[in-house]
Amino acid sequence: MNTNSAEILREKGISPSVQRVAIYDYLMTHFTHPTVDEIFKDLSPSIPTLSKTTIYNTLTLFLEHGLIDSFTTDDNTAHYDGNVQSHAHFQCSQCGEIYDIPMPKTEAPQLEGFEINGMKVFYYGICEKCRKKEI
Amino acid sequence: MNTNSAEILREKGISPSVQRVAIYDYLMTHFTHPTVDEIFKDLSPSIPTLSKTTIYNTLTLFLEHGLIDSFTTDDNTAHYDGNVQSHAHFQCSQCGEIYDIPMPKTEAPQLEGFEINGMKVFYYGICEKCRKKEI
DNA sequence: TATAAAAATTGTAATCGTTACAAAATTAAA
DNA sequence: TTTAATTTTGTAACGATTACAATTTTTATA
Repeated sequence: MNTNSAEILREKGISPSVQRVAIYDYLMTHFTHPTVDEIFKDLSPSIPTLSKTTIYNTLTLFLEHGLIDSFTTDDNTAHYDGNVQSHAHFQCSQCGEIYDIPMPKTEAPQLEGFEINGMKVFYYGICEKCRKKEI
Repeated sequence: MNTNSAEILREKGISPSVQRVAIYDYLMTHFTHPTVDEIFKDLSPSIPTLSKTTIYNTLTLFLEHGLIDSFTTDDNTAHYDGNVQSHAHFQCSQCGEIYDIPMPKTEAPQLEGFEINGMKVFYYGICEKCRKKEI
């Protein structure tokens, strides 16, 4: 458990409960774009009373404070990402794994009168592992 | 009803049933990124027996044949897009409306050993309409 | 420290989009 | 025309998420 996580939450005005710190810690050490289910499975052993509702509440709270990012894949599940630095994602169509990749440079879109606050870039294809299996 | 839609389906080896033609027609005349629910609501009056299962089946079939595209938004609903030309999307965080915008030019990502087959780009922000309301 | 108020967590039930599945209807083939 | 194959349909099941009220925990105040 990282003692620093509590401090970061406190700075954002979020009181650092055991659950919140655990979830924040988890996302700061598992850059695997976990789902709520995965977080629940991994944290349940150490916090037996943990409920999924708390995880949902907490993640929404973190999102509102910009502490984390999220995205939804085509199988209708939300994934959470402790890495809030600009980056893109690659999802393998075969194994489903999601990789972090550098955000490509793009010119700003010309949208007269629109205010742009964010951008999500997703690549699809076959990852190296799966391509090697194919041979 | 566009008589040409049936022909396009036939070319892809898809037998052009009333339902399929109607759904394909719908997507070729409504570039509003509709959900299954919206398609259902709009087509039900003219095809009273239409079921949502058929819409799901049909859209999956069209996707497999590359006739349409789809994407999932953060509210966990799939949107379908009859425009298969390369383009990006902008979603207004206020009203939720999804706009088509030109795909920005990007350099190909350097992913040694990966095969890239597609790319989805999503911008977020406030659309012109909503910005004018804010004043 | 005791007590009251506020905040956070929990479990259950409800919701919503989607999928599974088997029966019925339609279409194509023999 | 009869049979087989395809398509559609309705219902039920499923899985992720949200609503909500009851507990529990924390914080503030006396």
